[in-house]
Amino acid sequence: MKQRSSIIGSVEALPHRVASHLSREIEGGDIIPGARLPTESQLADKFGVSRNVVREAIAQLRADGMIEARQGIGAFVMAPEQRTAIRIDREALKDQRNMEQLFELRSILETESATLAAARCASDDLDAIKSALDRMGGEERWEDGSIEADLLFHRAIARATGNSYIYTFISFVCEQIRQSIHYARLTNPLHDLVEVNVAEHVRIYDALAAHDPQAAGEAMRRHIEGAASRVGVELTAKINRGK
Amino acid sequence: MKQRSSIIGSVEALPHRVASHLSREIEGGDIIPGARLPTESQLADKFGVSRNVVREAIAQLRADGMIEARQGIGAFVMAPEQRTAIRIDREALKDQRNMEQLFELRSILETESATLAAARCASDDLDAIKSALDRMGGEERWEDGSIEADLLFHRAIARATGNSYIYTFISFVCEQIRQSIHYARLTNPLHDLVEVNVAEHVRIYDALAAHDPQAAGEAMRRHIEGAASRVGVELTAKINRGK
DNA sequence: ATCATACGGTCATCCTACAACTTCGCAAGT
DNA sequence: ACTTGCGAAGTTGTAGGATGACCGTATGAT
Repeated sequence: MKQRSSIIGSVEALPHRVASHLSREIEGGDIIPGARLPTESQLADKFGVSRNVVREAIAQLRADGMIEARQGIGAFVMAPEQRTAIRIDREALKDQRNMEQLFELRSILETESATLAAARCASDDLDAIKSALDRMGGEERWEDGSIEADLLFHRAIARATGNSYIYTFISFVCEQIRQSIHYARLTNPLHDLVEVNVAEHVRIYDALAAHDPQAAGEAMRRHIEGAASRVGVELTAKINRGK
Repeated sequence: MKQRSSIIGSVEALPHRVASHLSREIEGGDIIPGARLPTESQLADKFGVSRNVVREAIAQLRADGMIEARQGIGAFVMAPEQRTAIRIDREALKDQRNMEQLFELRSILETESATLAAARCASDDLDAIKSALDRMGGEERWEDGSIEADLLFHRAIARATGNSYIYTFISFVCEQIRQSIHYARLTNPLHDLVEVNVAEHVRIYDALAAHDPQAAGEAMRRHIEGAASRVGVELTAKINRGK
C-alpha cells in the first residue's frame, strides 16, 4: 500500500477517525444543518485516505441520521432533532458537569424503574434480582465481578418493569457510566463504602419484594445519589422534587 | 455494471438493506452474541452485492457496537448490553403494545422534565416555551405546523432543565413517536380534542411560570396520558405511582 | 519437545472503472 | 422571446481486483 500522509492521529481505524472528525465538526456547529458536505473525493484528499474509507465513515453518520446523501447531488447535514440514534460522546463525560447530568438522567430512569418494578414484578423477576444481589454481597464482594453483578441487579429491575424500552435505556446509560469511571475508589480498601453500597441494594430489594412502589423508588433514588457521590459526583442539591 | 441477482427487496440503498438484514438476524437471535459472522466475501456472495457494500453495512453495525471486527480473524456479534447507541425499530412500533411502552417511557421522562424545569427555568426559557405555546394555540391551531410547535414546546421544556442528556433523550423519543403516528385524528375535524390539547399545554405552562414543580409534573403526566389516548394508546391503568 | 518459519485465511485499505442521478447550459425549434 | 430537448459535467452508488497487515496453524529444523 502506498504510504499516505494523514492529518489525523492513529490507534483507531481510519473510517472511525474520519467519522469522529466529521461528527465533531457537525456537533460543534462548523457545518450548519442543511449545508452540503464537501464531495467524497475532496474529503478523501483532505483526510489523506481513499474515497472508500470516506464512504464507510459517511455510512456510519448516515445510519445515525446525522447526514443524508443524495445520489447525484451530495451529502447534507441534518437537524440534530431528527437523529435516528442516540449516542453519547465518551470524551464529553470526562467533564464533571456532563457526568452529573448523566447521573441525574439515570436517577430519573432508575427511580421510576424501581417504582414500576415493585408494582409489577413476578416471582421469577424477584429471583433474578435476588441472584444478582447475592453475587454482589457474597464471595465477589471485593472483586471485579461485583461491578458486573451490580449492573445485573439494575438491569434485572428494569426488566421487571415489563417495558423493553426502559430496559434498553437504563442498560445503555449504566454502561456508559461504567465505562467512563474508575471504580478504584469502590473496589479498593474502603470496605465501609462497599458495605454501604450492598446495604442500599438490600433495601431496594426488600421494597421490591414487599411490592411497595413508593419505598422502592425512594430507596433507588437514594442509592443512585450515593453511588454518584462515591465516584465523586454530587447531584443532591440540584433536584428539588415537589413532595 | 453487471446485473446481479439480489435476494432482498428494493427501494433502499444496498448497504442499508444488508445492514438491516444482518441486524434483524442478530436481534432475532439467529446469531448469538460471541458467534462469528460469515466472512465479508461470503456475505457479499450471499446477498449478491460487492464486498464494498458489505463493508459499509458492517461499518454501520460496528458503530452501534452490535458487532466487532478484528483484523485477521473475523467479525463477531456483541452482547446487546454493550451497544454504543440506542436505536428504535420503527417497524416494532406498529405493534400497539410497543407504542404503549414507548409512551410510558416518554411519560416518565417528560414528567420529570417538567418538574425540573419548573424549579430551574429562567425567563428566557419561559419565553421560548411561551412562544411555542402561542404558535400552537394561534393561527396554526388547525394546521400541520401545530405538530411542529407541539414538539418545540416539549423540547423547550426539556432544554429548560439545563440537562443536555434529558433534552437529547426526550427529543429522540418524541420524534420516534411523531414519525410513527398518523395525526389525522388530531388535525382533522375533531376540534374539541385540539382544544383539550391546547388547554393541557396551557396548564403546564402556567405551572412552569409559577415555578411549581409538583403541579408542572402532574400537568405534564396527565397531558402525556391524554395525548396517548388521543392517538389510540391507553396507558393509564398500568402505572401505579405511590403517592 | 521447542522454537522459528511459512502459509493460508481474514480484515483493512487503496485504486480504477462504470452506472445512476442531478444540475446546468446551450442549441434548436416554436 | 420562450420553450423544449439534449448533452456535458459533477456527484454518489456499486463493482471488482490488488496489496498490506494481522492472526492462527501447520510444518520443519534444532
